[in-house]
Amino acid sequence: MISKEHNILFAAEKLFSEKGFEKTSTREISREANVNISMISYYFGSKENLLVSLFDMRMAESQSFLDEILIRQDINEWQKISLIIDRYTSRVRELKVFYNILQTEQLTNKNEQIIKYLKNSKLGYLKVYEDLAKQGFENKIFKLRPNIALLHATLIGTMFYAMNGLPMYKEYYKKTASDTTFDDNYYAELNIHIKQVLKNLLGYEEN
Amino acid sequence: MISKEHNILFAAEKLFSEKGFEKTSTREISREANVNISMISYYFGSKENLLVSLFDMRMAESQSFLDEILIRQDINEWQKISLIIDRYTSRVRELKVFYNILQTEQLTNKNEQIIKYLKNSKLGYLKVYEDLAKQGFENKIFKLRPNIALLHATLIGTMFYAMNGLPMYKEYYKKTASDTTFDDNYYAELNIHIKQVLKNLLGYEEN
Amino acid sequence: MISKEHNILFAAEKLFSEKGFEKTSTREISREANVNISMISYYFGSKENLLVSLFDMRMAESQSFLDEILIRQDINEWQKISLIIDRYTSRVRELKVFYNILQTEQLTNKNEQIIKYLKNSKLGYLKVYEDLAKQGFENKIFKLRPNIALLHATLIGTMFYAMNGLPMYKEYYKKTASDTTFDDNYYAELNIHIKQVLKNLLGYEEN
Amino acid sequence: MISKEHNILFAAEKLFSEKGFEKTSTREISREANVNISMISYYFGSKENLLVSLFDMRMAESQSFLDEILIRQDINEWQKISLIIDRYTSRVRELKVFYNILQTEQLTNKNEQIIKYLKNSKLGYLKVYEDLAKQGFENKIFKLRPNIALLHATLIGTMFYAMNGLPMYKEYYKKTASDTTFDDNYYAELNIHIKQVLKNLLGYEEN
DNA sequence: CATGAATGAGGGTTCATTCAT
DNA sequence: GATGAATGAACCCTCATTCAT
Repeated sequence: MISKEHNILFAAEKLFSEKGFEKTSTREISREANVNISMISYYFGSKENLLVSLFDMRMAESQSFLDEILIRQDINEWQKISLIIDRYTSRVRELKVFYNILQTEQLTNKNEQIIKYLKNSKLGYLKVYEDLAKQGFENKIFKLRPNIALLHATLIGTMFYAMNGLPMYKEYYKKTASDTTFDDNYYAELNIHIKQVLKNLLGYEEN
Repeated sequence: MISKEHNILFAAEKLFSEKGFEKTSTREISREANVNISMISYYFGSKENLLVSLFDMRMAESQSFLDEILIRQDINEWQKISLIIDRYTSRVRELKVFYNILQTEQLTNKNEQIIKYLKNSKLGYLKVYEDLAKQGFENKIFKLRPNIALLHATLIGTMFYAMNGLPMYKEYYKKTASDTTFDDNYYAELNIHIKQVLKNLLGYEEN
Repeated sequence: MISKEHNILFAAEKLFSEKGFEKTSTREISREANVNISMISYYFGSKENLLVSLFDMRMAESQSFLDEILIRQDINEWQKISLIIDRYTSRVRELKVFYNILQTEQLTNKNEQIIKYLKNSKLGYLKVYEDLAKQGFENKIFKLRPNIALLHATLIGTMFYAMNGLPMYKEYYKKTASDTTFDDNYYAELNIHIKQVLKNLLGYEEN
Repeated sequence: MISKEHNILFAAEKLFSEKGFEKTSTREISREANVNISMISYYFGSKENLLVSLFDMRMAESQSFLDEILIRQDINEWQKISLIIDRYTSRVRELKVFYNILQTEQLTNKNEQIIKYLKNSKLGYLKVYEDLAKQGFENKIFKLRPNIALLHATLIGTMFYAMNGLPMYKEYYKKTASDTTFDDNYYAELNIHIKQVLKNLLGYEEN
């Protein structure tokens, strides 16, 4: 049996994503999670802190996967970048709901803890790209040395914007929301697209 | 003297951008706009409709500029795309406050009217890119025929993500918030970056 | 027609006296005052501030009466003290409900504004007694120079304790709560008693 | 090791005195007493009953001391009254915290048990004073037969009002809260003052 | 046409207490 | 006997909106 604490967390994630943090009431969360309303304060202290706890959980999950890739000796810099994109794409797709919240918070939230998470996450990625781009350039794999901040903006921006646009896209092509084959193709194309853009920016040419 | 109606509209735009739609109360708007609180319902019917009115105003402003560019006969397809990017970049920078709201609404809002605006806007751009890409390809200016939806995602996604990231970026480089020279350079670099990415995607080569 | 603002104030005074500030809910006040619950925040900002507003009103009322007595030239120091006791006794009896709140707040409240009121009120009385005692002594009306703080403690303490004890006293003598003749006698005796105690302390002898 | 039951009782006494009964939550009490929150209901049944238990303890302590004085044959009526004042003053000072609660409850509480305690206590004192005043008058020690209820009001009222006023008094004279020498003098003066007032009321003259 | 007093619903949170373990 | 997770009621307050003037 899943604990009440987790029920609340998942119910909140769902509702925050659907309606936004402010529009979601603690009463709705408690209803969705099938717990008494006062359990939210009991476990998390406040609605605000429930959001932070959600970030705690999700950000902790994604903590390690960068390092795992970086330490590998069996693949070159481009393969590492390629792997990061693969992992990030699938993670974003899998946790669409959470990343929707993350984007909203990035735009409006003033919560210190969350800002810290977002900042650390971003700086972590920038550092990784910086190192890989530099090494790849030194190893003659990459011919160009692009602005890393803008490269990152393009990578993340494309992914998020494409993800957000999918429902409208499906509606436009009259696909049902549950058509996962369409989604599979869409994300596959997106993945290839992003890699192509990055290849161009880094001056990487497949042999 | 600017009308009370406009005062409310501009006050709302500012506050919605700073705090989000939900967190902004009609009381605050009325205070910021120096009008009585009931004026909001009086002029706009509801807080919800005030947001729609804001979109009415801003979207109407940006309606025409695409057409102006498209009908020009003196420039080629790349130059047209280049011009669109220039205009859009400067508009987004100028109306940062509004586009912050737009992004948030894109993520959470269920307001039909606003969804319609966003959809129309997006489809309009897609149509334009589609036509320009096709013509450019036929005219041998572009060598490639990329997925337009993803090209647009990259264009808009990069621009928004880069725009949102600017404050953090400035903080990182210990620049003051009012340092507009830094901003000028940043947006200039962004502009070049986006154009480079599009050149690559379209297979455009400067002679 | 009495204003809603005043209705709330009087309802609050009654309930705070009967049940204490904490035990009185804003719902009860609104019910007693026949106004919507949100009017309390509307007019007074908060429940806390409603209490302060009550003190504002009552303390403002009692501001002046000391001065009126002091400036009189037609009566001597003892007569002035005697008059102060008369006025204060009748005021405390009349505003029994408010002075009940005042005593409670004196014991527990941490509200700055109220503490300030109580302090100022007390210091005002001490100053008056000090001056009258000194002048009366110089004018050979009083033979003794007692500790003024303790004299005040006896005066106020006796009055409040006697006032608080009246219901139990009446119950003990099997009087109905509405028997005002009993009250009249009680307060008359109390008045004489207090004056006698003060005469003794000041060394005043009626000729 | 002191029992958890006592820990709760003492923690409650402290907090009730500082913040009032209503403003003190069971959570705070449990935290202060270092016990689980449910222990309060477990041991005392309810928060209300915890207060009653506190009165049980403190009132039981003060039960006997009156009798001890009364049965003494070696001292006269005035000396007995004098002794009662001494004992009561030192007890009130020692249990300042409890007597603060007692005063507050006297003003607001509707708890039957507590009302009974207060009534019994008061009637006990009145009976004692009545007897001593009568005997002393018959024995020609006292020349006057004052209203005993008002005499008691003056005695208790002065003591409580003076006690409550001490912190403000010290602040006024810029003494630190921990200056016990000041307190010693203050209570000594208070003791003498009360005795003087009673001497006057009873018509007692030291030989 | 414009106002501001007034509304009722709902917000997040805290409360004393209970009950399965 | 002792625990702490869990409860539901009630708390004060703010909200967007209305309506008599």
